[in-house]
Amino acid sequence: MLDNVFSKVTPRQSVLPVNEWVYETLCELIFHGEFAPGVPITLRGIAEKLDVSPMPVREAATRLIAEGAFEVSEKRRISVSKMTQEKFDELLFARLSIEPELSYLALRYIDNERLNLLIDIDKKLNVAISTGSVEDYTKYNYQFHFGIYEACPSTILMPIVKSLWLRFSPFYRIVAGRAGTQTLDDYHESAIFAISENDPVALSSAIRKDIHEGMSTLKESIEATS
Amino acid sequence: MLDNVFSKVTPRQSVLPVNEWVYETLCELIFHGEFAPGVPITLRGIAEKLDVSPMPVREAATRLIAEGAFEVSEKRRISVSKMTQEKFDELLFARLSIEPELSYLALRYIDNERLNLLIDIDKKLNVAISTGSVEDYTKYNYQFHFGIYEACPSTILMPIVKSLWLRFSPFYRIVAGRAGTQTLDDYHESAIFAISENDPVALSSAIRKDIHEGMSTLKESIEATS
DNA sequence: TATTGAGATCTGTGATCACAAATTATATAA
DNA sequence: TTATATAATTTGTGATCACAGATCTCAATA
Repeated sequence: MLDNVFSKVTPRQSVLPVNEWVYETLCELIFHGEFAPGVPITLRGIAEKLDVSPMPVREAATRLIAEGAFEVSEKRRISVSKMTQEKFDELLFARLSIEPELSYLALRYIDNERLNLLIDIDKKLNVAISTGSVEDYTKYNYQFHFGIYEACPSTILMPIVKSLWLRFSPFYRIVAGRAGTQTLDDYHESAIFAISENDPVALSSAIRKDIHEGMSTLKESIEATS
Repeated sequence: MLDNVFSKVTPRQSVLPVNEWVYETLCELIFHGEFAPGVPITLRGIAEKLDVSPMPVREAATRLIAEGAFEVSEKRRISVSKMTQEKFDELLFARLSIEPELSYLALRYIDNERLNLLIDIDKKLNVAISTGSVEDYTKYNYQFHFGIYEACPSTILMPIVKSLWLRFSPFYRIVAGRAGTQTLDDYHESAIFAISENDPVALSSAIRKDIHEGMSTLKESIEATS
């Protein structure tokens, strides 16, 4: 974990409970691959970095463990979950089972404003790929997918999908550090076109292909990290 | 919540952390429908009933909230999650997406010992249905399904399925209290036959039909409870 | 009887302390 | 230098206290 990782966290809104803010902050750090899988994390360490007491960190960590983002070793050490081939296959299956359907359900809630937002995000994403910025790539790829999903008022599928993303996102950094961002390709334009055409079948198909594409990039580099 | 609910909890194994024991105990109580959805639960109340300090109850509750079994109202009151039509549809979709596949994957790990165990559970289940025991029905129905699933060494799909069951199980009691257990039918015999024939496609098909059957029984009674 | 409002109580959240187990650091011996 | 034993520190877990906001109680009022 880099020392300056915590310098860019967004300040806490006073209306938000501390544990909630810690949770969301840790989620962002995980999504951006700031924690190396398997490297121990300490409650007091996080608390000190975020300038809060250990208590809300404990609650946030308990949540993240329940969601599979963190794992606890046999000696009670906490870390971002490592990846295995078996986990990867299950993640891919779960993503393919849920996310295309979720995008299908979400389409009718996507208005023009959101469509333009997605177009804007995709532009930034392409810039990130061409400039080789892994950090921006993971950020905007997340924003693109969840920009679609979150349009749907889902209370079951959305949290599940988020928990899936929490588990594989840390590995984009590792993969990109090895292969760069040049190999990253996506079906976002197909998705955007499907949305503009109001075609839910085409949208879910684009999402399905995008998942296949993105995960196959990850798949090749799993063995080395586990 | 009945006062004597906590009288039948299994004593804590000294090797198990307290919070873990509390979590598992609460899971069992939820699965058996001992908590009425929407009725407030208090951390100190649970702690007192289980004769532990509030701290491990807090951690267990945090986990259950993360898994969707508990929900927190806008006034910060904790209760077993209520059901809505939207949630039900998402649950059904998620179950159909994952459980048949999980049973498919599990089949190759099911040996004769486990098969006999499943046969034994199904017998008890049929007794429970004919005698009208909702408590035994929910218990053995859970044991049957997870007796299959848990054979598969899954670390992603299994926790997801468990979280799905935590959300709809509380409603079996309500439904059965209205319609009795006589209307409950299942495809467990088909599943058992498929296992004995080592036919994964037939097994996943039986599980799929069983989910449809069980959930359609629940579906009719959702509106009244939300 | 019905309504109101002030006081008491209860609730989740956060802070802090205690403790055993694990880890790390340090010193001693070969 | 290397290996080993021991002391110091750090870790997650659990207990306890503090506190603000929500909830409840119940007498006073109309």
